[in-house]
Amino acid sequence: MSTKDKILDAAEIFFADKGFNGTSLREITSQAEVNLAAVNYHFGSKKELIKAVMSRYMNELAPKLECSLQTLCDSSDDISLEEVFTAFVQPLLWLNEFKENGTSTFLQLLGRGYTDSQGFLRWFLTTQYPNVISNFVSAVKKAYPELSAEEMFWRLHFTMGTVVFTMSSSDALIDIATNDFDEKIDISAVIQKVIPYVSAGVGAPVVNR
Amino acid sequence: MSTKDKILDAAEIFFADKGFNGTSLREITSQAEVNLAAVNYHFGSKKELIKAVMSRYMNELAPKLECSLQTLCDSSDDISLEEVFTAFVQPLLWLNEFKENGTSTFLQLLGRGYTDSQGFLRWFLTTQYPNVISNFVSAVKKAYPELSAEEMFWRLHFTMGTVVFTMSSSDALIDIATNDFDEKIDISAVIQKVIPYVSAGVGAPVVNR
DNA sequence: CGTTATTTTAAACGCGCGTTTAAACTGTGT
DNA sequence: ACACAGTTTAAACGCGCGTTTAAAATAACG
Repeated sequence: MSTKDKILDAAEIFFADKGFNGTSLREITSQAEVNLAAVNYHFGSKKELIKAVMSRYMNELAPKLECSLQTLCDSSDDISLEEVFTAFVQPLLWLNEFKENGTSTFLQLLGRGYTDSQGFLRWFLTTQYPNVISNFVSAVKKAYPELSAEEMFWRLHFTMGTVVFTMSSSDALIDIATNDFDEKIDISAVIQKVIPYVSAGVGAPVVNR
Repeated sequence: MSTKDKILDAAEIFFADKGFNGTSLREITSQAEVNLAAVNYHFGSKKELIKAVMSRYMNELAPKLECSLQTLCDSSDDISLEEVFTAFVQPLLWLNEFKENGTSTFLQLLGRGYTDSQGFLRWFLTTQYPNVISNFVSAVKKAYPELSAEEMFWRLHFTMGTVVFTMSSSDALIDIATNDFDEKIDISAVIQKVIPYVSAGVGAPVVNR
């Protein structure tokens, strides 16, 4: 396995667990059993390493996600919000085939990226993968046409918050839930639980003002 | 104004804006125009300063919040989830009387505390202010008795995520929204927008499994 | 006033960080 | 065997961090 891949594999674990700012290159390189300077040799800087970690997942996910949303939009003239959010499930769970614990790791990374480092990841996603976002907005618009652009903006951010926050601490939450309620919970179960929540949230009646 | 208060006032602004880890004591003390060593003299450590900043708000908020939820629970046998979440509005907005931009600052601090520093704030809130949480859970249970304890656990965490994530980046979001849609948006307007969302989310029908 | 106690101050400490350097090592083609 | 590009290595650099120190300034009080 190449040094580059060893670094990426070690980095994503630490980044997901402790955030980008909270992880040092020394932690990463000693876990990966490579020299400290290898990061700057192969990636140029820590910031570029972060981008590379995110890109590896996004390049897997983005086409599948675009396709899934597109297929849903083309399938019928009458789609529900539940269907829109359910369209995320299969592409996300496929990340578990791509890498062990891929789904959970990616969602945690997403959460870290949004709260660490002053919204740099928001820029990264919107500029590097705009099709995912536009396909998603189209699907929501088709499922709930009465929603104004402004309400849509806010509710999608609320949804982002729900998902990203939940996932960035999903390990801790799953621990608590598994102890307190004797039901087997994994990342897939959490996704199944969050879909009715965000569907109802986005689909909430528009208030008169 | 005492040195302690000058430090607290400067610290909360930076903490809310850039997170706890992202703010240095040198930034705080030079903004507050006090000596660097004053933080450790008056508070003991940076961690204790963080607690002091949070406590100043929580000590204002907690009794009002408990009272508001209690009053709602006692008012009727049939309360709605919208009413439960609306019970937060007045106490939260009162923080604007307590300090300029108090509401916004506090909610951003809450968001920072949940994502920075490995859930230390979760411990802080649950151990220092347990009554707020238990009153809230009681109110939700009364408004939606069919919700199992486990679903309640998850949906309350989803709600926490929605609120905390939104608020921790509310300044940026309000900027975007104000530019893109010509409607006057402030923290109070964001709170009004989030209530239907979280009410519908928590109130989503329970799925059979 | 004089003597404590409290607060403020400038300077330094030790540490871990991301990054850079230059030498050593590795493999490949001729 | 040689030269050379690519890679790995140990060591160091400069910086900013939270914290500590000890002296100076200020306040409190009999």
